[in-house]
Amino acid sequence: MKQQLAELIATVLRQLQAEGILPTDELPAVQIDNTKDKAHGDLATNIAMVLAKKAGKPPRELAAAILGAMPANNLVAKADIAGPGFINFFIASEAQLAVVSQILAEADRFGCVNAGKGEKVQVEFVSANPTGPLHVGHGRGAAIGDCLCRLLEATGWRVTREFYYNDAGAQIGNLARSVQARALGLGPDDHGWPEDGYRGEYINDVAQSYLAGDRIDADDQHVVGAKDPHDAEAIRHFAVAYLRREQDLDLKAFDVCFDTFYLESSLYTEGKVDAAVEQLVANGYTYEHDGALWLKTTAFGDDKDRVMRKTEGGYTYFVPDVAYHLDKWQRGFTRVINEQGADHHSTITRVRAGLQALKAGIPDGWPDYVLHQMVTVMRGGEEVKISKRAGSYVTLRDLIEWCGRDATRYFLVSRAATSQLVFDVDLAVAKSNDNPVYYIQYAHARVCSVLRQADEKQLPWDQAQGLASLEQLTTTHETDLLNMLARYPEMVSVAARDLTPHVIAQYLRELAAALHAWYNAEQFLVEDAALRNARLALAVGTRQVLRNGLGILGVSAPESM
RNA sequence: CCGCUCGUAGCUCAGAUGGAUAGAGUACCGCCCUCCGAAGGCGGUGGUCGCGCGUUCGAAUCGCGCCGAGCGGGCCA
Repeated sequence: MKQQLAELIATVLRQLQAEGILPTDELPAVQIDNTKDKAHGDLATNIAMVLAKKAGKPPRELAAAILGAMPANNLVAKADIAGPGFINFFIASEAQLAVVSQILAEADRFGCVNAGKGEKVQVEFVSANPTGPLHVGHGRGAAIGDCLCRLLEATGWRVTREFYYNDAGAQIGNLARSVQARALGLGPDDHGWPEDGYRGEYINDVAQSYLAGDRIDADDQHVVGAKDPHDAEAIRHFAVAYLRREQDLDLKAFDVCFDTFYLESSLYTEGKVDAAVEQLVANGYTYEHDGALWLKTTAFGDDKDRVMRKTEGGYTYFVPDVAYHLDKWQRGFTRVINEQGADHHSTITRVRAGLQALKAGIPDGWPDYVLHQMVTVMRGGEEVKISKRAGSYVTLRDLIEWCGRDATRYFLVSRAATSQLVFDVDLAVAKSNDNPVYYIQYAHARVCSVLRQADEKQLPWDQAQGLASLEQLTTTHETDLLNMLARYPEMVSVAARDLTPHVIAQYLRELAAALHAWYNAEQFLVEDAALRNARLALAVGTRQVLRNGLGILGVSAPESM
């Protein structure tokens, strides 16, 4: 609707140019806003104020000229000039009502667009090291990353979900030593416990499983415990597989699936790290200093150069990252989005610098990043501390068990990623009106319930009659709801473009509120069949949009609760 | 010391491209079920948008400078 109106106005502006009322410079894009105050109509534009200076006319005079040149159309019922020069449009009710039949016709596809044109995009998220269960921070990454994928899919992209895990670094050695110590009967405070070892009780679970000779089937690997507490290599393999399986179970409980699990170790075994390093050396962006090999990241905006190969010979962590991202590029992903915790933001400059130094034709600024800030968990009015090393921390699975998958997903995705998040367990657990998840789901269930009642009361729901009688929808609650429904496609497009899934969560809360308010004000199941079916058409359309939006969030839309 | 993110109602947070009287939830105080699910609705109290300067018709939004918080800045990841 906005777009149609913007095009209409653009046509008028071109006509005014032809008439010499406007200069023939390039015209700015016509901005159409939703109004906050109903007295200002449904939509408004500031175009007269924007162009006033160029036209050499007062904004209100220019606005009058624009309105005077508006051709007849079936979109706008009335237009006013207001305030300093806004043009306020009152949308014709036929145009407003049309959204209902559009929703019912498009159903699950309502809100989808083809902005991505079927192009490939890879989203990498979670990417937790296999050294422990997923914690709340990973959960936020999982919720945001998965919703980004769903948004991109809804807007015409072909999405690949990828999980990268570090199975080759120092942390894995630490994990293996910790499990071995447990297998040898040591505790975290005993003599001989590895320095900085993982102290969590789950380490003991891994050790006991290893000693019992359990078979582990993880997403991408299968290992049997060798039982020998002195075989460090066997323990390492077993521990990685065990914790990978734990993470698989966490993700499954969260309803997050990946297309690819990418092992850091494969970058080494396939020579991709060495190849990347050789290319960087050949391109002249490296130098030896103090026995280490350095990358001139300062050539690409970093504030200091970074060590690539340590004095003792191993690579620093960002080197395999660079090789990994080169591999992504070579797999044909011209668009890549990495969702990570903001505590890793310093790697962005290094990875991008390394990729530029490779001279592989990768555009500057590739790949994209979405960084989420920390999560604080509150329970019983107190902060639950998260400390992996100390062993006591809230896992994602704890949260899912406490609050349910739907509430956990909703809470973790409902705030802007750039904001720190306070996860209130008591609120998420509440099956009450305090809880926004239940509030939205209840709106959906309520419409389902009304339809069940319609059957029982022999007041049948007739879609064709409903769509033919939409002009019966005249109350302010109904026009509010119609306006909200018409905005949904724009919400999806904006959320996908800006990579901000929380926009959908906020929108759904408002949509649910509009439905509840209407429900309380009007009876749907009335004797008058035309009115009843018109209202049911709007209710069913609202249910569809609630369902579509919840689908973007990965939250279920129950028929009863 | 430097970089990134943030600072909006008592609390948790929205406010895309600068727009009209800054919003929602929660908390607190009142109302509304002989009626489709009260897991709901309606109304009220509550604000120097951290502070200052600037840009302009107009700034919570953009720029600069402070103040405060979180996270980074290591041959840790």
